Parts: sequence; C-alpha cells; structure tokens
Amino acid sequence: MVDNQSYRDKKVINIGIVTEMTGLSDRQVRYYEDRKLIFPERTSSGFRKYSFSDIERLMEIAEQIEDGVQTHEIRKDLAKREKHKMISGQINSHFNLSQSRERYHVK
Amino acid sequence: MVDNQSYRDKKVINIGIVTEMTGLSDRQVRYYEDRKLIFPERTSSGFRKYSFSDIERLMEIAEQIEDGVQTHEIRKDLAKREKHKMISGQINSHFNLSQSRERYHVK
DNA sequence: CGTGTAAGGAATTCTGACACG
DNA sequence: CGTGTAAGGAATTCTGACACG
Repeated sequence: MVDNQSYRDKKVINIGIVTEMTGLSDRQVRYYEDRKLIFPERTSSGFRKYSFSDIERLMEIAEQIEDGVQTHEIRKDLAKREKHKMISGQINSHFNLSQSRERYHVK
Repeated sequence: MVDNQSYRDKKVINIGIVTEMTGLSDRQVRYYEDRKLIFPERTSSGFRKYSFSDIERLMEIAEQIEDGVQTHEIRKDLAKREKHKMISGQINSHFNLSQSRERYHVK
C-alpha cells in the first residue's frame, strides 16, 4: 500500500493545528510560505491546508531560523534537494509548477 | 519509526475536509458520532478533529448504512472488534474510557 | 431511524498594513 | 529581515430543533 505516504503528504490540516504542533505563530508560518519555503494548498474559500510533511518541514525551518540561517539560504538548500530528487526521478509537483522557471533566472 | 501510524491516527482534520473526502454530509458525520461509531477529538473551542483512520472508518460505516445495516448493529460490530483487540493486548483508549463500563450492562 | 435544513452565535482564517529594527 | 498586532470581513463549525417517515 502507498497509503502511509499519502497520509503524510495529504494537505488537510488547518493553520491553527499547524501552529499548535510546531509552536510557530501563524505569522511565521505564513511568512515562510511567502518566502517560498512551504507550499500549502488552498480550499476554494482560501483557507490554507497543510500536510504532516509540511509540518515536519516547518520544524526544520524553525531550527534553521533559530540558528540564524536566513530564509533566502533555506530556500536555496531546498532547491538543491529538489534538484537531487529530479535527478533520481522523483518529480515534485510544486517544484515543477512554481520553481522550474525561476531556476534559470536566479544566478 | 512509529510515525506513519501516528499520522494515521492523529486527529487534526476538520469536519469540512472529512465530508469532502468521504462524500458524507456533516449531518451524517455528526450523527454517527452521536451513535458512538466514531470518536473525534475536540479543540478547546469545540471544533471536531478527525484522523485519517476516522475517515476510513466513516467510509466503512457509509457502506454498511447503504447496505441497510442499522447504526446499532454497526456499533455492536465495533464492540466485537474492540474485544478482540483487547484480547490481543492492543488497548484502545476510547474503548477504555467510554465503553468498558457499558460492556457489563449491555446484555 | 437516518438525514435535511434554517437559525443564531462563536471561533477561525484571510489579507494588507503599520511597526520595529 | 523576521515577526507582532489591530482591523474588517468572509467562511467554518457548533448546537438544538423541527420535519419526514
């Protein structure tokens, strides 16, 4: 079954639960989205929906921020990882959709 | 890691997503709770929170209802299953909390 | 019995902005 | 740069009840 993985990645969690689980403020969570570090989905009415893996990701981000890493750097690390995934053949949808173009601009 | 299981059982999903995923109405979902077929948690403000396994359970319930099985019967089947789990040593919290007393009354 | 619905209220989330630094 | 906050509005969820059957 591929189900466990899908539970981990399925975006069904409101921001309220996310802040509770991560200890971050909603302001922080939204800001990291603005900085392109996380990619929640939206309900038709505009509510953000997160997955468990988003929550894990946020905890990683929080650690780095505490260590003084800037969002810009964290973002570059993400790009690096995604690149490896591409190479290994694991396509990531948000990467394809929102980052592939940019990669050829960012120098 | 025990994490996959915890994702499955962690109650973090609002009723809106549940109705969307199961195709049931909120009225139905709440009714099945009233009938003691599912056991969502509550936020401090009273919002119901469901897990992925709750959603799976709801789909099972929906099937049985369609087959004309009454909630009362579905509930008894649940009790039966829980009993087996007890025997095999897998304690289930809601069973312990809300049903163990009852078992000695229900004839 | 199982489910639909209108009703009123309370809690959640959203965006854009000002603030500090 | 990263985060707090007050502001106003829109969408969500909650409960108890009436309805049908």
